[in-house]
Amino acid sequence: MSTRETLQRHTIIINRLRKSDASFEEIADKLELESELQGYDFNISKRTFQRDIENIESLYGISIKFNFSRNAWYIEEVDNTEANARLLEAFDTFNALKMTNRLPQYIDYEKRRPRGTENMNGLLHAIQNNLRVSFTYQKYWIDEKRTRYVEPLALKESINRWYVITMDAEKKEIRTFALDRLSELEITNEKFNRPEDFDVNEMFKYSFGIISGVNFEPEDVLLAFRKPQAEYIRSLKLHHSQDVVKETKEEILFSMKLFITEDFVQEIVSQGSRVKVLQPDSLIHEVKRYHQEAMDLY
DNA sequence: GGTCGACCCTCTTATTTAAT
DNA sequence: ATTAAATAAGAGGGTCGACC
Repeated sequence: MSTRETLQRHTIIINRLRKSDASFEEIADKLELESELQGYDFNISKRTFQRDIENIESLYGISIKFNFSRNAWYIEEVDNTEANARLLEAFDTFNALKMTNRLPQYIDYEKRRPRGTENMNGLLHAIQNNLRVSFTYQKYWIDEKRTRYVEPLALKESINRWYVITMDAEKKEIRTFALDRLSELEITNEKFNRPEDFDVNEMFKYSFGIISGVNFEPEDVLLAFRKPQAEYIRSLKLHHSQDVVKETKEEILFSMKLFITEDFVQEIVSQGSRVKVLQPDSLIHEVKRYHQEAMDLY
């Protein structure tokens, strides 16, 4: 039994249970069906299934439980589902690629810049064990490399980029670094004390992107999106505080509370005429200024 | 050396049966 | 009719041998 088969089996089981609760029989049926479809043998015994459940729990952090009254297995919901979804997504992609590597000419990969994810393992290890790290960092607007010596606290993803949130050992300030501009990562043996009040979710609660607003106050924003773009925004939220206030035939009114940072303004501007800012005035002026400057070019 | 299935016993929960 | 006990069904989990 190859690792690949096992991993794929895990995904099949998880996806099956994502769809609906199922008894062991039903899961076995699904695995049999997938075996035929994919040309592998996913059929397993009850004992192996149990071991799979344990493995899925430890690998993905998804706990699968059994409900006696309904005679069904189900996924127990946990709060940090984003992380799990991401992991599963990664495994899905991985599996999809594995499946199709016999016919690569049918897939046109997006040429992506390296995302610096190769440093993730090391950083995660350092974060978990409170170990100081050093690395060289390339600022992207100037051609300058500097060696940084910091205490890593958390990883954060924002708009397809990964960042590490750190505490500057000397200045005692929070600093964020993009993983794709970070190299020569070294993990030291020096332990540091993790600030007890640090909570990455709390820190970025009102942030649009990676800029955490230590010097800002969050503002209530009201946006009117035209349909059909509004539907897109509804399904792919701009910010997690986003709520639908009102919906009409032509548009949807969204409210959200966040720091109005440059990247957020840029996002609104890039939506062009599909969105109208209703609140606050500062954002309205800012967006108007951008569009006016663009108009002045012609 | 790790994975899987067979076997076996225990544990949990639901349902049925018996006793009050 | 209510409660307690027996039974059934299926998970939980340890061990061992077969197989890569």
